[in-house]
Amino acid sequence: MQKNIDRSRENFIQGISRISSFWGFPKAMGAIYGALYLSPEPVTMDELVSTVGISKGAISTNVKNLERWGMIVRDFKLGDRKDYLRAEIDFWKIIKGILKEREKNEFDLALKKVSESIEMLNEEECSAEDKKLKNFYDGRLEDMKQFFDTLDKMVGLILAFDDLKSLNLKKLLSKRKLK
Amino acid sequence: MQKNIDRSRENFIQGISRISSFWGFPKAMGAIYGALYLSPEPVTMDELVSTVGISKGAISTNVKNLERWGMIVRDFKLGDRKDYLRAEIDFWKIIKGILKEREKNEFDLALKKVSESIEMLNEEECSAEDKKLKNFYDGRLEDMKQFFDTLDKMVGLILAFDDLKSLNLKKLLSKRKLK
DNA sequence: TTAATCGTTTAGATAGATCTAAACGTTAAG
DNA sequence: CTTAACGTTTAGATCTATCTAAACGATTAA
Repeated sequence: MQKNIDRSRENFIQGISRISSFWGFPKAMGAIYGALYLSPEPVTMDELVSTVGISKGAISTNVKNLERWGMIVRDFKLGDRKDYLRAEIDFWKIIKGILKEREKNEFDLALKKVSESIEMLNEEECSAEDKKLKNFYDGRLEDMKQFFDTLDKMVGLILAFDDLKSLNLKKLLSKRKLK
Repeated sequence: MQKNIDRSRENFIQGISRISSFWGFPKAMGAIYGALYLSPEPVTMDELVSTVGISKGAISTNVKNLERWGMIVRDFKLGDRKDYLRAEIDFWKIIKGILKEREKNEFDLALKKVSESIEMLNEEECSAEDKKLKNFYDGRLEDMKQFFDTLDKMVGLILAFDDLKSLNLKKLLSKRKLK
């Protein structure tokens, strides 16, 4: 019969897999992170193959991606060709990294695309009949541009903190009343 | 030759489609929202078929989902069986709705899953040799639980604002220095 | 040199999500 | 009652992401 400690572990890994899938990542990616998160010692890829139950190739790919998101770290040992993997356990640090690399780029790109559309709109004179529509487009596009711009600034501001934990909204907001 | 106003429109819709895809939604969903966002008048589904270039069935499905996310609104007219669609243009409102329905549920679920794992861990006595590992699991699981808990509170706090625009982080933070 | 052990890459298989086309149920008009 | 105009649902096609299995290159050991 299975031990509680193992059931607990599997339940946890299943949960992480679900979250991973929800956020648009492969389930296996979550499972790998979960397995590493509950390992007292660094883990090799071959161990993950048997633990997580997917092929070596898939492990390799997912590990590489997890590394890119700053969710795991790869350690090396001299005279040992194995890679030793361990989970990054500072979640705020992970969020920060993701905001910086993944979302930030997308925000920038979105912002750029809208700005670009605005420019296109103004490149050339248009007929009188289009004037009204053009103004409408212009208003909506500017609205969205401003939204992305604000979002961008917010992210930038959040990133300015060395430690996200210090961004304690609750404490912050209890002190002031905003209109 | 194509007018600038149309090129601008297409460029914009393409951009929104990209964002949509990036966040794990269908491209078509973004395209539909983009088309509605740049329409001065409410739009019918049949119009979307020709504008966006996908089948009526796909329009129907995507429109329903957009509606669920609070990104578009469906209007009805008496004595007219057509549905009139328009974009929700208050982005903060949209974010709030998504946080409330989609993410909130996921956070709760994640939190619950971790708590559940912790309970499992403590259900029964374990052998002395497992004691150390159990304590390790317990520590990590509690860490994660606390993280989700904080996240949950943050979301709750954000939702407490009637208008997200009033949550002006920049202004807020400039007034105080946090340790 | 040969064999074994790594992580990575790739070709093809598989699965899941999304699309199309068509059938459907409903409502209003003729 | 019949027909037309809607939005919705569904069966099957298609497309994309991910997986497996196998080949690969590199490194160490024998």
